[in-house]
Amino acid sequence: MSKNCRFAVAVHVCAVLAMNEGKPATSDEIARSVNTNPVVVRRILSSLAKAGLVRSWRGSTGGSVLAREPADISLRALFRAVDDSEGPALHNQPPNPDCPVGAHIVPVLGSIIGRAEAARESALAGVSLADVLGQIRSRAAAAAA
Amino acid sequence: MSKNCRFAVAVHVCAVLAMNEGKPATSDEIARSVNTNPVVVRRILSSLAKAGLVRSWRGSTGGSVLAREPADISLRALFRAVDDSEGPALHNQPPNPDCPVGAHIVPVLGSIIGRAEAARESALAGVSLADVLGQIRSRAAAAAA
DNA sequence: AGGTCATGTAACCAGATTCGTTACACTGGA
DNA sequence: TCCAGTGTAACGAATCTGGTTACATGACCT
Repeated sequence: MSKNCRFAVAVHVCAVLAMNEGKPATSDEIARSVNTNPVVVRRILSSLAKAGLVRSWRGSTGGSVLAREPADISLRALFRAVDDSEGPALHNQPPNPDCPVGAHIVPVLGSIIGRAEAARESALAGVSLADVLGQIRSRAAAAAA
Repeated sequence: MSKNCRFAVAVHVCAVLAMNEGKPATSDEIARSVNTNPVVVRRILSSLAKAGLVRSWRGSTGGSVLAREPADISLRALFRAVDDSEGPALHNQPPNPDCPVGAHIVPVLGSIIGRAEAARESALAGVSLADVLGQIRSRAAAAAA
């Protein structure tokens, strides 16, 4: 249990919801596909709901569905919904202000890291959930042949 | 002590070495600028040395210097030297192969995440240690005025 | 030769974060 | 009313983080 796999789970969850085409899926069904605990799925769903990406209902006919079309959900939106601060961090102790480097490196590095994170998110912005579904479907078709 | 700040420390360390212009700097001097323990600095220096970015000497006149010109050291090289696997991870449990999503999502997501990481590293590749030094120097000059 | 200083690394610690699990309150429908 | 499902809190084990101590190794200097 080392690294953060919430993004992977979020994409997986949404892919399952998209496959369901409007029929509510329970956290238990989704958890079986992801191979994890239903509570883990519900935690992800809760984050996704706060971001307006899914809708859930309680009760015996409850479950979750996508709140938008798969083509209108970018992986960046999923990423932001579940991973609130990825990537390399800055100093956790402020550096020595008496050294010219220590006095000025933090804002410099901050902007560089910010641009790098933006580049990563742009790459994710170019991929939609519909794209992921398409790739999954074509792989499934290839495997069936 | 939450997130990984080795990259920030690595850039800071190299900036200090570059400021020293060939004169060996001891881990103790560098640690004072970074505001951390000398052993932490030596750990970073050890990774950087394995990547061929710095050279160190023992003994009473020992210390470390850059192995290349600052303009020839990209932040991507520093990043790769100290952060061997950043970013969002895939499933840590393999998903259910009986579900069409679970059966095919891993390679699909893997290639998407790979492209996103490549985009981030490309952004870092466009910045050299010399660029960082230039920004630090101009900020220092502005602060002195 | 001996002393001193600095590197290199192992070992250990506390704090934080991860996900999995249990537990339980709440809710909606049959 | 019962039941199936969500929502969330709480806890635990595994892992990773940087800080610290300790010590062997090596290089210079007198």
